Amino acid sequence: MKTIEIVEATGLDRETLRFYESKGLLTDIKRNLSGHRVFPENTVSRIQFIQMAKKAGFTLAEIKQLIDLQKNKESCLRGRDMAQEKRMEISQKMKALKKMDTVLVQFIEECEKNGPAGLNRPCHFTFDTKNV
Amino acid sequence: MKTIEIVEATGLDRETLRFYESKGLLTDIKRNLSGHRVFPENTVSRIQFIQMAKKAGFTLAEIKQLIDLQKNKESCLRGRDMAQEKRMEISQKMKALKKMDTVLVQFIEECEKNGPAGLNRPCHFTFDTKNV
DNA sequence: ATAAGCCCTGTAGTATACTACCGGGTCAAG
DNA sequence: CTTGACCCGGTAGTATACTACAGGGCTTAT
Repeated sequence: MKTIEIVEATGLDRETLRFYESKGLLTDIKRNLSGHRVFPENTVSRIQFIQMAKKAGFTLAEIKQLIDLQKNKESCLRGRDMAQEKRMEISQKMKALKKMDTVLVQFIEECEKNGPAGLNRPCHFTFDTKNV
Repeated sequence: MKTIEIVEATGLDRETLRFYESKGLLTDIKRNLSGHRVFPENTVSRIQFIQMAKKAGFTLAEIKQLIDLQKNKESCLRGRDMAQEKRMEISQKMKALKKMDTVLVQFIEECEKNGPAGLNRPCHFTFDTKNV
């Protein structure tokens, strides 16, 4: 696949694509006779994985660690252990998200306490951990 | 409260505390006669809120927006709308985390497929969105 | 064959979130 | 009254993740 095809399929910027290549997140990129990039077929789903992992709060370095697992450089044992660590991180992030949601729900309840008219008045709410 | 008390109670670095002050995340900080900072009592729980929100993937600018809601500058209406937007972002982040977890579970299953002996062999797994 | 549109490498700039250092002032125990 | 721990403001440096050129090369339709 050519650069423009990847760009159109993923919405990623051309420069970002090059940046990801330089960081080792996109692999097995060949060149045609004029030096233009030729991407393997799995590039689109690879990029979708990267975008998902980023949304989940993982850094590019962490994502690269996962991608590198498939390159036969690490044993399955170490890979599994890393995956288990990542799963624990995920459950920590989930907890933080749930707490944040609780605070926001309380804030919204406080806002709507006095009915529709109360919404035009200033907020009286403190964002701190007492509301978790 | 003095700087060192906040540092000891939260685990935050002294420089980071100053940085958060400069970004407007910590408010109502007074000074004693010698110019040393005197923090209000709610500072510790404020910082805990910031740490939680950061873990949940929010930027300092976004956290400041939430904190500013309580300063009577915004109406409750706009505050509530912003809180509802944040809640939607949270559910998006949750979805991404769940997808990531699914991929990791499949990876671990693949690793353990051949029993304990299989763990010493290289991984054969592709991190992409086909595994969601 | 020429112009538009795509591609190349390399370097530099931006935003976020710290982190470190400097030269000096303050405070509290011995 | 000194010494070590703490504090001040200001500036500069780091890491992450892009984003934007500059200066040139290829490609394809007219």
